[in-house]
Amino acid sequence: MAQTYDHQAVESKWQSHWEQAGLFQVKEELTTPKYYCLEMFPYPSGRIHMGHVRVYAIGDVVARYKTMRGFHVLHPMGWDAFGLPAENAAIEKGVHPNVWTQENVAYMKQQLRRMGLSYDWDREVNTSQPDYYRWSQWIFLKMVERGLAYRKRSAVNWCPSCETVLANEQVLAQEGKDGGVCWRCESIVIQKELEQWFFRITEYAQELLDGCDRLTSWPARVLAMQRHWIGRSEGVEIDFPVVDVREALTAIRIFTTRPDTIHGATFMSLAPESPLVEQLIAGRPEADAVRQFVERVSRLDKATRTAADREKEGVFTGAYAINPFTQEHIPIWVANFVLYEYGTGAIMAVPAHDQRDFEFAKQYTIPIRLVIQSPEGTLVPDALEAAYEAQAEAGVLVNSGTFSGQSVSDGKQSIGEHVETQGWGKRTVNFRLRDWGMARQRYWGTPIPMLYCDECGIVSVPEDQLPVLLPEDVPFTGKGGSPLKDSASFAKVTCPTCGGAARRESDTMDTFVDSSWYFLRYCSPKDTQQPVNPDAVKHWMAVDQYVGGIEHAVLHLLYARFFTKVLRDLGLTTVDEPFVHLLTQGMVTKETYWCEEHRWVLPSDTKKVDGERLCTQCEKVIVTGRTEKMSKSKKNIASPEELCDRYGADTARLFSLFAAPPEKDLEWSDTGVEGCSRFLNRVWRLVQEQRFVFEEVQSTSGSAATTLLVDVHRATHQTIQKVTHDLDRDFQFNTAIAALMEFVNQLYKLMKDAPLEGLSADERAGWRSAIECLLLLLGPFAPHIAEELWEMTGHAASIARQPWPVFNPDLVVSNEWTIPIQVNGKLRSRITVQAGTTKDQIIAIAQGDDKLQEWLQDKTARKVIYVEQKLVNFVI
RNA sequence: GCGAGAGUGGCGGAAUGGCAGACGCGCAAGACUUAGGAUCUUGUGGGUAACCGUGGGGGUUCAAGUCCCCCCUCUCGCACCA
Repeated sequence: MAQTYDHQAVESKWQSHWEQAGLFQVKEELTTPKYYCLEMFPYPSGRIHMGHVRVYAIGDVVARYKTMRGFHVLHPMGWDAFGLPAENAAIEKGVHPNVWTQENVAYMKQQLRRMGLSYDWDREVNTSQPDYYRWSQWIFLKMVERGLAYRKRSAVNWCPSCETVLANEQVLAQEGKDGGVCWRCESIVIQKELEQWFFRITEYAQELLDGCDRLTSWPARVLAMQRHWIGRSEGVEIDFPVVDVREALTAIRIFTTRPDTIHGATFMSLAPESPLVEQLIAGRPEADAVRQFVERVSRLDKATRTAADREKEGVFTGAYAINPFTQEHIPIWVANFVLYEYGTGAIMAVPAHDQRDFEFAKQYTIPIRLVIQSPEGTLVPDALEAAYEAQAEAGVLVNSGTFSGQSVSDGKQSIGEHVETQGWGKRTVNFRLRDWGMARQRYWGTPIPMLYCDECGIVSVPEDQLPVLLPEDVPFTGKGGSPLKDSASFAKVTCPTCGGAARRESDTMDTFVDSSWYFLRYCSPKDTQQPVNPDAVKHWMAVDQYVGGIEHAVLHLLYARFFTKVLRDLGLTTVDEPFVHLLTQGMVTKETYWCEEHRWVLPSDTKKVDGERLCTQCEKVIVTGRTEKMSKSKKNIASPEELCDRYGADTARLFSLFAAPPEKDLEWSDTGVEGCSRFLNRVWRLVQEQRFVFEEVQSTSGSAATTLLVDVHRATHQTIQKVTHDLDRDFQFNTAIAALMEFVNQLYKLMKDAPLEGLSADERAGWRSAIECLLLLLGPFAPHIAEELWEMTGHAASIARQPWPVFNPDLVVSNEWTIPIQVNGKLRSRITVQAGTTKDQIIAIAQGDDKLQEWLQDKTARKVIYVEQKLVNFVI
């Protein structure tokens, strides 16, 4: 008998079987409930990695499980196929981005097939192909119509040497340089103002925030991150009149969440980018110094400038404003830490009660006035070492005119009201969330379907002219702006309005646009008339279970929510939120090895000598580094392909589900993989040894409920119960698989204790049902081996289409109970009684237990705690 | 600084307030073998023992890894948002 099964043969056999039978194609049905299971689609980078194995294994178990539970399951897959790496490949290797991408898609698709994933490939979506991106363009046009897409000037990272726009991720920090450098040429990156396209996501800020409260099946930390990202804060906008007015700037409006501290505002700060600065300094002696400061600050890239630990710096404008509450003249400064995009780009500075203002005031010797006294009343203005920012505590307003004596919260309220009644400003809400700058000066993305006409200005491409195709004749040099600018065939166009000469928009869309609605496209992927078929969307949406990496906690998941609301308002869907349940799986990590001579080294370049790990090249001792996310640079990669070759897809799947709970990081372990492989071989042999119970035989004896039968039944039904429970409750795959392992161990043990010869008909039936349940429960996790054994045991129809087994509560319970006996909460003994023994009987038996005499002695228990079938505790 | 999460054997990890350490890895002994890094069986938290054990200290409870309070450490995310 074969000791191990041939996973290669079995797996490829079933992969083609499933495919030929179209087993995983799904249609809208009305007879069974729908379930939409979705994993985040991959970027076709070339090869799948262990992170993919993990996320797709998780999704596949969910899809297969729900199918067996009687749902018709939509489980689609596609490609997030636009993006920078394709363009870099074009620059570096001269291969066209489309060719590179399509080759990668083909290769990775074959890799995914080898994993035995239950996708409906008929619904495959590829965002880089015109049949998809024309609808991204269509949606864009609708958003233009509704004012949800618009142009405005905005700063971008610009590499003067490459003459190109850089994404934030392409700007690298470098030691000793004040500001970031280009990832390719290491030139200092500057900020450049460009007209750009934006999505007005801020229009939905409040709804996106409110929606978080209803996403009760999302991980708390994802919701926390989204709430923080949206960042709602309530405050007051207040006008501070300018003294000695120039250039018609009569007042400066500030935003504050702490109106209660306004009597302590001893200066004011403007953002360096604010146009007010120039109006304010015109003709003043300070003008040059201010301009120099602004120039210096605005050269820095954003990440550097806004680093929290950056020193507070500023310059006095020479101008003064009037604090409307105190009538004092306070100096107006320009400060590096004030953000132009937030609030009004101007703040009142209250050094006593804001740490940033405090540091600034100390540096430039500006008065610090205490206007909130702590409950203890111990704060002394001149002795403050840090700002007193506490607001929740019962601080009291002081030095605040008629408002003195009020609590902080009363002060906020009454000062806010006073501002409004005096006409000095208004109470308002501010969000941290900014509009989404979605234009990229890149080739490999969805072209933005807009034109610039000298006569008509900005013109939309008419709907019937979509898609705006990406031109093929584009040189990839890595220089200049968008490569599309260099395509004559693309750029030149006639204006659809006036027929005159016009120029096409050469920017493309951020790839996050493509992935913001792909889950809707899966519902009707081949529709040529509209982006989505509203009926299909109505049937399938929302996604019942979404699975993906935590790295998308904010951007993708927020954008997808935004798009869903936009498309709802366009009448294309009726759901408010796209994803009901969200599972964010952890990273796949592995130990790293460090050789002081050869830096990071592959495990295969090390050897163990006398318990010490040495570098095979230089014999130096290897330091075992931290366990980190798998990465090429750290050389701690495990290859899915090698894994499938050596152990098979079932083992790969099983290990990635077993080694850790899905939401936690998974530490890769080669020996752990072997353990899973061993388990599958144990299953294989177990079924081989028991195959005869599936053969028709005459019954050899009566049908009494033998001990063996009871034990087999109990093990079976306990396992069904446990696995079902673990899957229903937050998909605890690791404990579900542990239960299956335990079940197999039990069956081996039972087999050993009771030889299989001479089984009664009932016992054979019991074994048969045990094996069947084992295979059914294993099916979602290790589908190939389950399918093969299912067939071998005489079943014609695919195991993937069988109903999930149901446990019988009567068979789960044991006929005897083992009850732990405690004295004062400490375990002292254990008794075994017949099931159904009453409380009083059990207590009596326990009291008579030999082992307990030492502890009970002659004392009477003060109290006896009895927990049904669980324990007895004597309190003495 | 703000937010989230986590600290349990040699390791990954289990435990609706009710037998701490399921399951797996590793390790040890044995079996089968010419041999095995295959497979099978048994054992495996610490301690000679009484006992002690879930980061530390308090508390609630008949009973705490689990609930409450304080503290420590680590990881991740955000980070000058007025």
